[in-house]
Amino acid sequence: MNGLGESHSEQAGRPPEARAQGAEEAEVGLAQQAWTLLFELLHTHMRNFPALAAEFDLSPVQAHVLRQLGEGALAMSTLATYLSCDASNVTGLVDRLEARKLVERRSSEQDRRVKMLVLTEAGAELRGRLMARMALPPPFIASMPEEDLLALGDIMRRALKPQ
Amino acid sequence: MNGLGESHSEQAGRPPEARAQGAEEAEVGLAQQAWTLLFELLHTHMRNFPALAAEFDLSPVQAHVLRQLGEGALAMSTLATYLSCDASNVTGLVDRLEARKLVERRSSEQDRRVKMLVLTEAGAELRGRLMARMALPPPFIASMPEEDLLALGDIMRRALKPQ
DNA sequence: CGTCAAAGGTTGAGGGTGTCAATTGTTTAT
DNA sequence: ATAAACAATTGACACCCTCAACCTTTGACG
Repeated sequence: MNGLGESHSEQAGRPPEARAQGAEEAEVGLAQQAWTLLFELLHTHMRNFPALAAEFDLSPVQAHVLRQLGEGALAMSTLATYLSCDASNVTGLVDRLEARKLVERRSSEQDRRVKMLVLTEAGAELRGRLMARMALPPPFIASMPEEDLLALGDIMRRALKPQ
Repeated sequence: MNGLGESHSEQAGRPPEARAQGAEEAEVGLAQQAWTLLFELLHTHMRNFPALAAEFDLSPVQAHVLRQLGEGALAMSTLATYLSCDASNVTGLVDRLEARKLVERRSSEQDRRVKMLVLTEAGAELRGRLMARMALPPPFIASMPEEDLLALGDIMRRALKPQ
């Protein structure tokens, strides 16, 4: 349907594990294959993230910000790092969220340069609903057989552990 | 590290498959767990897609457009559907790509309302390099053991097949 | 055949997202 | 005490995105 995932998955199928000596090269192929498939699915799904955010009258980025503002307060520069964007961008972002009373700036005691971000009552409540909504698995996950779900969960946990 | 994935994976671990009668409810839990982990990893990785696109002097969306313009020509409205955005947005998008001689509008013979998009020589060349770059698996994939890669590939292929 | 609704694409207004360069205020090192 | 580094902001500029309005072409129907 798109060009890359198709041709690869059709033509290559799965490299025969018969020749086990070239483990290095085979691994690269496997990784690329798995990654291309994952990427495909991911991009397909991420396409409706804006719509999901819109359910809460949020832009995608605003949803992302609320997501990061989990527990404690966060410095604006820290948020910029998390979003991997310029600090000047965060200013406007927070301006709009603060205008909607979802977030508060409060100056830090220790360092009067930094401003800490905290969720308001309304912000925390909205974040709760947002997170619950995001946790709803999309169809391609929801319709997986149980064993695949278990395997997928295990693999992902392993991938998260070291890094 | 983020709030959701952590608490769930730590506290719940994995629901015991001992009580097998409540298969419905258990499945929901598993799906949500796997999805949350996947979502975590995904969003973490997608964060540097803009940087990847920038390696080719493209915005993220422009990269996405080039990606869709794989083989044949595409009507603008079709592209809008693929991008799940408004048609008027595509106009500007294509304007900028056309200004850079990566894409051409050409009126359809059958229906003079529609304009078909085709890659120029330069556009196809750039797309080739872009696709190759995108296929490079990120660290969290590249460092997976072979068996996980195989399992992941199989699961993803199954997930893509029906839908 | 003439009319009219529907579809493809464009335009203009308006707002969010993002970068860079320059500025202000604060901290830290020398 | 002075200079360098840092946090946040501002202004200029470009891109992404939606909506409503518009124009042209098409296809259907009386």
